[in-house]
Amino acid sequence: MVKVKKDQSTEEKILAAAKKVFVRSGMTGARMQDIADEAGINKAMLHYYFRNKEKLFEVIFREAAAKLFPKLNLVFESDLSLFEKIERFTVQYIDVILENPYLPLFVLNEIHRDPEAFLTHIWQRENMPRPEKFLDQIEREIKKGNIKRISPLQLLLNLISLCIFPFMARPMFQIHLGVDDLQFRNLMQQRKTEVPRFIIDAIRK
Amino acid sequence: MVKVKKDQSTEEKILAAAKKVFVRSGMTGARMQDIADEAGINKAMLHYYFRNKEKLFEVIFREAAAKLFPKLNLVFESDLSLFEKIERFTVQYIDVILENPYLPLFVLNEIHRDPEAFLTHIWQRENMPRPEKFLDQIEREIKKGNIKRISPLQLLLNLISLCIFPFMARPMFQIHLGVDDLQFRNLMQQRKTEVPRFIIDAIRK
DNA sequence: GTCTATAATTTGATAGAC
DNA sequence: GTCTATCAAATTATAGAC
Repeated sequence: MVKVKKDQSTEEKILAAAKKVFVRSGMTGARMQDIADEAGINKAMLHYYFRNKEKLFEVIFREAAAKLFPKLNLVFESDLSLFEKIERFTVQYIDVILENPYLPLFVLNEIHRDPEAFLTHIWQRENMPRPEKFLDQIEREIKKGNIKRISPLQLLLNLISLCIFPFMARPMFQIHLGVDDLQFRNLMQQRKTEVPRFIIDAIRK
Repeated sequence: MVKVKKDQSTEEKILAAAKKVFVRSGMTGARMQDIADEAGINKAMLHYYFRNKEKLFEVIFREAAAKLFPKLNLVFESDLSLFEKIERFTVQYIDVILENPYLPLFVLNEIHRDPEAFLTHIWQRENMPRPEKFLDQIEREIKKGNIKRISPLQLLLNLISLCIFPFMARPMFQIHLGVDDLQFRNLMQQRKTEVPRFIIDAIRK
């Protein structure tokens, strides 16, 4: 399947094709030939522009990992109230993933496959989640008696789980519950308000 | 790395080794040589017992997918109260996954990589989750006024997300929060009571 | 059933013409 | 920069002795 936008440079065509193929098939499952076909160019060009498969993969993976986290720190480290942070986090995260629904599974899978590579030359300090301020804020709200006692870490886990997991399990839902693409999107849109409500109901006194 | 239990038959040794290697590296990343090494036998034996890589993979994947779902229907279709079902589901699910922490990522990833194979010759009717009764029960409890209004499907999504996702994101938590293996296990043990409490607090009127 | 040796195939990578 | 043709390495699969 070849879809080429004529105004794209060759390098851009390669990157777009590589992203598509790597995200679908993973580093080990992706074939250089598939990427070349998808980009509508020759296989040799991939090596001309990116030297080898690993280098090309690193570019794609770094970009993917960066996209999965970046805006979150803006929310985590802002001066919003706890409830407002929960709401904004949910909306922003679900919106990001709606545009890249297969990114979470791809990224988590590649981290699992090769955690060393992730640590040594993929991960950037700036992108690392820094949830400390958020965790402290939860602790303070508990001490002030504004919300129920709960382990801040568990609450953070809950928040992230509720936002991301449905996207990773998408194929299963579509199979078992007969949910089509449009219905799935609607479900996720609905979650942007459902999840914060659910969490706040759970912790409010 | 070769660990061999002497009382295992060759076939059992192969299956145990294949499970380990496939779950770690995925279908495309796993090498027949790795599996042979892990089993402490010769590569040719793999083909003698299972003909080819694909057949061997299917056996492993089928078993893995079955393990990820089976007991759930016992809970879903039982006559317990809604709150009891939520509690039992959580405990049983987390216990199963604690013994096979990498199964969810493996299974969801392989389904995503090749959904056709999953549908055509992996999936068994008996293992399919049948959440209808559970969804109906939620609907009834809402109508009776026992719990808050919530989309039954969203509630089911929440329940499953809260149980499974932390295992899939495990490498990230370990990296970012400096959580070691023991601490992670303790967190998940804690979740067996935290998650039902969280959910029930969220939906109770 | 189990092994060694080897064939067959796939696939990443390069050489060299244009 | 781009292509065709080809190589080299990795990996699945089989043949055949024991």
